[in-house]
Amino acid sequence: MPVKNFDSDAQSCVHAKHERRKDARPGELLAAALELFVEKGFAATRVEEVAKLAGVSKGTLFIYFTSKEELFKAVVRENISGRFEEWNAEFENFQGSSADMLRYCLTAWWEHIGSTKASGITKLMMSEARNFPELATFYEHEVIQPGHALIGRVLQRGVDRGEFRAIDMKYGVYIVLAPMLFLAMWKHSLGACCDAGAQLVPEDYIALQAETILNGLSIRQTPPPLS
Amino acid sequence: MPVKNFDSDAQSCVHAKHERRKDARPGELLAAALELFVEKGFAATRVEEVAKLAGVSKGTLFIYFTSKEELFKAVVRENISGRFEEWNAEFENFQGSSADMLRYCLTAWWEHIGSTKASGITKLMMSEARNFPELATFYEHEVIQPGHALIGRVLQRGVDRGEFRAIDMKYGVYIVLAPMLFLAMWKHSLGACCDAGAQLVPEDYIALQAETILNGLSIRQTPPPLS
DNA sequence: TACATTAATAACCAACTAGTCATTAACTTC
DNA sequence: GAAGTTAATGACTAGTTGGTTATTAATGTA
Repeated sequence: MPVKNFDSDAQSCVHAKHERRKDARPGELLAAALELFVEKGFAATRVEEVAKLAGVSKGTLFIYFTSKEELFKAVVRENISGRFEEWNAEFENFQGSSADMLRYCLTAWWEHIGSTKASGITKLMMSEARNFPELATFYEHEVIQPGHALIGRVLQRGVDRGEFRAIDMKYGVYIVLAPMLFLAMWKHSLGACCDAGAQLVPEDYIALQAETILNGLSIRQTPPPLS
Repeated sequence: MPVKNFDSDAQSCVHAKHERRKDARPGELLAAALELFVEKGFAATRVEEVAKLAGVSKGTLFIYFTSKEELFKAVVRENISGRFEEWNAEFENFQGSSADMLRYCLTAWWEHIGSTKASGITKLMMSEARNFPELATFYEHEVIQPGHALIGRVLQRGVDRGEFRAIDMKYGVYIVLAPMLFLAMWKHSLGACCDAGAQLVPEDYIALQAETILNGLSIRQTPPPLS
């Protein structure tokens, strides 16, 4: 008589066939979906692959998510939670120069987002936004707008303190955003599959960008107006 | 007896069923493919749609292009890689300052690539590179390597003439590339479908980036070594 | 143990699509 | 104008995949 518990006959960490774990399934499916969506994109990921990675059958996935699109939305919602509150608090409490503050922003972004799977969502949104306008709108409100606001305040602080030159903040935020988001895109696309970016060291990339941006934002030979 | 010419019975500009136009087909198919690939992505675009937009049947498309991937490669060759020869020649003949040269590069890129459908290819490759490694390798050889080389020479010219500060060129090219490629990505993804980037004026974006980059590359308060 | 409930499965279906090929017909040549 | 050549067609194939559902079995309860 076979003992049924402890996965006695299966490979390590593989659960029994009909094991019922209603509470755990959604999270596991979400994690599997994030992994595969980031790696292969939305369209190219097969729902059966997601289910398999989560250790369930395809039918089970459709018990918890009514469609592949709903699964996608759930993944984005799950992973774009409100870290902005924490970051905004950090902004308020920062004491040093604005140059140091900007440097800190870039390295912290790399540590908490860029180097993690979360950066894949950036690529995911850029890739699929046009095919999912509803998600794009959601992402804009949840991520883009708070992100722009935060970066804008960092730069404005530098301008107000006489550390950065005055710039049109509508476009100024992209001075910081573009190099970082490009790095995230690159890491999850061409940098992941061909020689070009294979030997690109993100920390070195960010270091050069940071110094060039700070130099670019600095006040220099612009003569004061004659007024 | 019906007269067969002048498309007498068809809608305007629609050609007859079995009209034979061997010379014109490849170009028309390439144009249709660029249009749809940029709009919907490579995987999501159906070859039959491309054929239909070009006014031929699916079978005809496969007469001129052996596979969907070959069609894509031909689109890339047609729109990007073929132009490096011309650009390299422009580089050799440029007479002004390196700052003006870089400004010219950015505005010319916008005119000839960024503002045209060709910029969609950048987004296309970023989105689908991981799923089509052969295309990624092709793109790296045909576009990325020549592109990096050209930008690298522009920057090196500035360094050699004492106009730009010395930088590690491996990462330096991204100072120029990242903001431009991000703009291309943005334009064809989130910028195309939600408020966020709707009112973003590319010329203004580029103007601010250009001045910030040039300021960032300029030689400044770094004291000379003591040697 | 008997029974009810429902999580989980796997076979199944319908729709879709890259690529093929036998057929059709437009153009060329003599 | 007849015969040969080949551009063009569209029906077809073979393989794939999102989503469904009848069935199985794990769990709770009395």
